[in-house]
Amino acid sequence: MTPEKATATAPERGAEQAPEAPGAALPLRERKKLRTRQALIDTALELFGEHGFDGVTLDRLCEAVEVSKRTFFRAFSSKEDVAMAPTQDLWTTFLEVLESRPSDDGRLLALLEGTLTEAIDRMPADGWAERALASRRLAARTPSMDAHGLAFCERATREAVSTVTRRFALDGPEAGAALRARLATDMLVAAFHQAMDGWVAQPSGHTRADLARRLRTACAELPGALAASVEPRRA
Amino acid sequence: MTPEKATATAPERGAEQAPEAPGAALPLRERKKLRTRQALIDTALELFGEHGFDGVTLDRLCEAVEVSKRTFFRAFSSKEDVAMAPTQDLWTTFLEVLESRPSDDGRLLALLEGTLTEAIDRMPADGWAERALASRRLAARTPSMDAHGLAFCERATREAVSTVTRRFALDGPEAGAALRARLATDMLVAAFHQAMDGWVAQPSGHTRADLARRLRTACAELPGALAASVEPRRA
DNA sequence: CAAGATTCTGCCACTGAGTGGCATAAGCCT
DNA sequence: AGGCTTATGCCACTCAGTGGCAGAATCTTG
Repeated sequence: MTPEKATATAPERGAEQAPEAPGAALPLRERKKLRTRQALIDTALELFGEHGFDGVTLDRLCEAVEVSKRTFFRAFSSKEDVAMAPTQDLWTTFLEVLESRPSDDGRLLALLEGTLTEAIDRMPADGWAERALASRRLAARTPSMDAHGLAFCERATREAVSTVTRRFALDGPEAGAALRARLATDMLVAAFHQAMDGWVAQPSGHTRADLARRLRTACAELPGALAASVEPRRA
Repeated sequence: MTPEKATATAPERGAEQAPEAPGAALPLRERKKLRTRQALIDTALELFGEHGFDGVTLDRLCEAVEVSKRTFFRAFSSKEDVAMAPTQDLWTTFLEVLESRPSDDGRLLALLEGTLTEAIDRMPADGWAERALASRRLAARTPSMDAHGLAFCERATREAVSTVTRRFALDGPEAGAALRARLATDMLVAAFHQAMDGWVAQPSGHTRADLARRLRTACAELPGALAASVEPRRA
């Protein structure tokens, strides 16, 4: 029994789970675990936002949630981890969607962009955007959080490439196929980061739909970025 | 007096420094510092390679180099830092070259690729390739090192974009110019990572020229990656 | 070359992240 | 309801990283 993938234990109990309330029909134990997890995330983002990431010790956070430090580390792998949870959820969902997506033909980047758009759409409507915003704002001024986020992104990228090459065949010479798949995924990630940066910087209107719109814009700029020319600036 | 940029203190003493021996004519104090720094890097890569990153404590490393832990942290900002020094040197040089490069017209990505190629060429001929290889092999099996490397890359990317937009004007609509510059730089970084991965994986012949060649190959695949099409694989 | 001003180094004590072990309590399965 | 499984709390521990201070090494100036 692997308690890691909480959602993966649900299928056993038939099709009673509503799409809008994931984990509503889980065993009590799992629900409690998820509740503590969510409480840790919310409280962490609140405290970190107020006193800064380094200004809050784990002891203080655990005391606020009334949980032992040992329990914290069973839910999260590091202090950075809890603060990056919103982004991690997004990429995890991205991989799930990519795995179960109907097999279209077409441009790989369009496929990836569509997959990420749907993942954004699947994020919980209540509060994900706010949590993601708080998390990213915090990461912008906390190097270790930024590093942690990039590392997770990297792992997700690797898995995505693995899934793509397993499920799809790329056109062109077989030799560079894996290389192209990887580069294309990196392009999506780069576009997403740009979208996120702009989204975080805007003063208001932080909705998921708006983030998806920015992702489309950034992806549309990719060909222009590849071909862009420069000329010396006359100062 | 800022002792951070060791090479920046040299210009005061005229043009006596040979291009092949950087820092050969520095004050004794600086030379000693550089020697300790290099000893720490070499010993660290050796010990980490043998016992793994987590298998070597800083106390052990410092004992081996006969230096106090306090001194270690004056030379490096973290345990990961010392092991990622070769990559850091490369990106630092990349930024220097980018800053002082003659203002060509042409494609931005070609400019960036040329700049990175020259930075690779400027790496010390004695041992850089070996150190870089050891460092990357280590990073591949040490998540915290990987994260640290990515974070440094990210900072370098930001600085590169800043330099590019300051020194050059991009064609196309002004609105998305910064966006395109950033995306183009990210593409270079993605290509470089691919080049590095392939270079590290090859069984022998780890020369700087070979790395540069792989960078060219990866960059050449970028348009293909952008346009690549997929079709479902019939299993 | 000597003496004074700088700056680096080593030592010590300390905070805080992260881990392992074990007793206990809570949820789970007949 | 009673045994089984699994999460939790508590304790002690290791190790990365920091601040302070005394002393040594290097640089500078007369």
